[in-house]
Amino acid sequence: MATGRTHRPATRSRGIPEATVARLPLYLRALTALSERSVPTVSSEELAAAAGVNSAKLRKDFSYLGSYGTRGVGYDVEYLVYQISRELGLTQDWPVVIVGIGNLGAALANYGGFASRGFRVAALIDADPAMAGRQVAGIAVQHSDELEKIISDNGVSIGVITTPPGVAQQVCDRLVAAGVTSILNFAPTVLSVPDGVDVRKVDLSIELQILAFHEQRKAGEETAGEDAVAASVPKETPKGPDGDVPVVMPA
Amino acid sequence: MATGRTHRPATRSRGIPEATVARLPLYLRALTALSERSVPTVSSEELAAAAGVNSAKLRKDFSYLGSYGTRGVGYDVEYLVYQISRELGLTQDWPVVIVGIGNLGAALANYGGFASRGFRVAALIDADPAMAGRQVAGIAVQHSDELEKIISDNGVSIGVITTPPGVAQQVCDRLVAAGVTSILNFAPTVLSVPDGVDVRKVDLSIELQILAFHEQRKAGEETAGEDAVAASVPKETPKGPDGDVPVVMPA
DNA sequence: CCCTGTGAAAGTGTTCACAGCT
DNA sequence: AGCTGTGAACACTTTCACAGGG
Repeated sequence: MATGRTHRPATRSRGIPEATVARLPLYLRALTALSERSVPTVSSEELAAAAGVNSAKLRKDFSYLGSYGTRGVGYDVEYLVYQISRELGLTQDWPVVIVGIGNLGAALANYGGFASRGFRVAALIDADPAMAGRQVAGIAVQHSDELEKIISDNGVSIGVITTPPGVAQQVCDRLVAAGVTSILNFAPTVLSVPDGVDVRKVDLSIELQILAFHEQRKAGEETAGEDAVAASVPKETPKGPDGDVPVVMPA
Repeated sequence: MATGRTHRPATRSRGIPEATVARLPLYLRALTALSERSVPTVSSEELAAAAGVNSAKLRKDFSYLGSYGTRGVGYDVEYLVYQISRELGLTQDWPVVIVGIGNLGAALANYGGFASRGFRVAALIDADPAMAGRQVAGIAVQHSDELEKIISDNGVSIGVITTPPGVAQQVCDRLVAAGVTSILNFAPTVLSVPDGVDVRKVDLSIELQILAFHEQRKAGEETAGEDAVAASVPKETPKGPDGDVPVVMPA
């Protein structure tokens, strides 16, 4: 996804669509809640509602995993929890390192849904010597000099980057060189990685900007006129850096 | 998106595709960096590389906004920054409230990319009376009793939820009732909202689970055998809650 | 009769490749 | 000659609607 040319002849596998993979954790969460309430079976309709999707999509998604339901009845909750967990690779536990123990790194270290569900915070790493030794979420922060050793000693293959953007790429390079092949990046930077390494990005300000876009549309539709000022900006006659194009965005 | 029936006859507007909207902030960030380095123009190829997409996609995206480039030359950086900012609604500033000032809420309050780019943290709100009055990121935390008043006094239309999952829905309901129409939800819960309210979700554990899925695939391909145990689990002969289906996921 | 599983249709998004402007 | 803007082809995703097992 991130960088990759397709490489292997279609990545083998029963090819579960990416969109489906992205929803499996959602189903798993809903199923886990049902399981805790000792609900034995659930219909596609009910489960879909709990997961916030529609039932046709859910059934299609499950059809990629196999035929795990019973017609006329629904799905066995425990069995489905197991199947999805296995499909997602959560039957094994994944040691994870978090690099950059600022506010956000600390928040993640403390995040409960992290420690459960197959993930274990193997180490917290920070470049600030003053942080080293401090306890965060019951784990001692280690200095980044130790990064390579920590990765290989613990067999870590997943890294989380919560550093300032300026150092994210170099942290990423070190993680990858040490053997990490999956990265969750919270720094607002485009990371470049070699083939075979997956990067997922979480970007707070991008999410807000997308909301702002839709918010603006709503406002424009109601008043339907205020917006017209912007809309009537000459679409042709572009260019004009020689003058007064108002540049927004101070910093 | 979240709940919505389509409502208005195709949402009017020049209908910029959702996928394009999601990339505009990426382009904007890359362009802002170029602008800071006083680069006057940029080609689709260069900008695409900086934003981590391919150039055909970028050109297609920009074509939905209008014809802002010059053939044979490229795009004027300042002009494009302005056009994208306007399109995203960032030429106005958006007051935002953050509800739930734990680790994550504090991280967001301190997040720089938040305060710039048109967003202003209008208030931090927490249900814990002990938090009220404390300063976080230079802003005094207010008690949630004040929520409705804060929303209406500041004309807030965007809310960020960083509460524990158990209270997320009720916080959401109060935000919506008070006039918020866009919500960024960090709590691992499916929020239900009335039509016309947008919800975007950021879920840390889901991202990790998606990474684990791909990570598992990589491991399976290399060893190509270990994985076969799982793969040979009888696809037919499902069901069997009467016995030994190993249930993963302790709590 | 109920609810799953799935082909087929419809809708979105991405990539190609080149016409057309500067 | 170079680079944008865009139709047309392709790929992926969602939705529909119903066949078919329990």
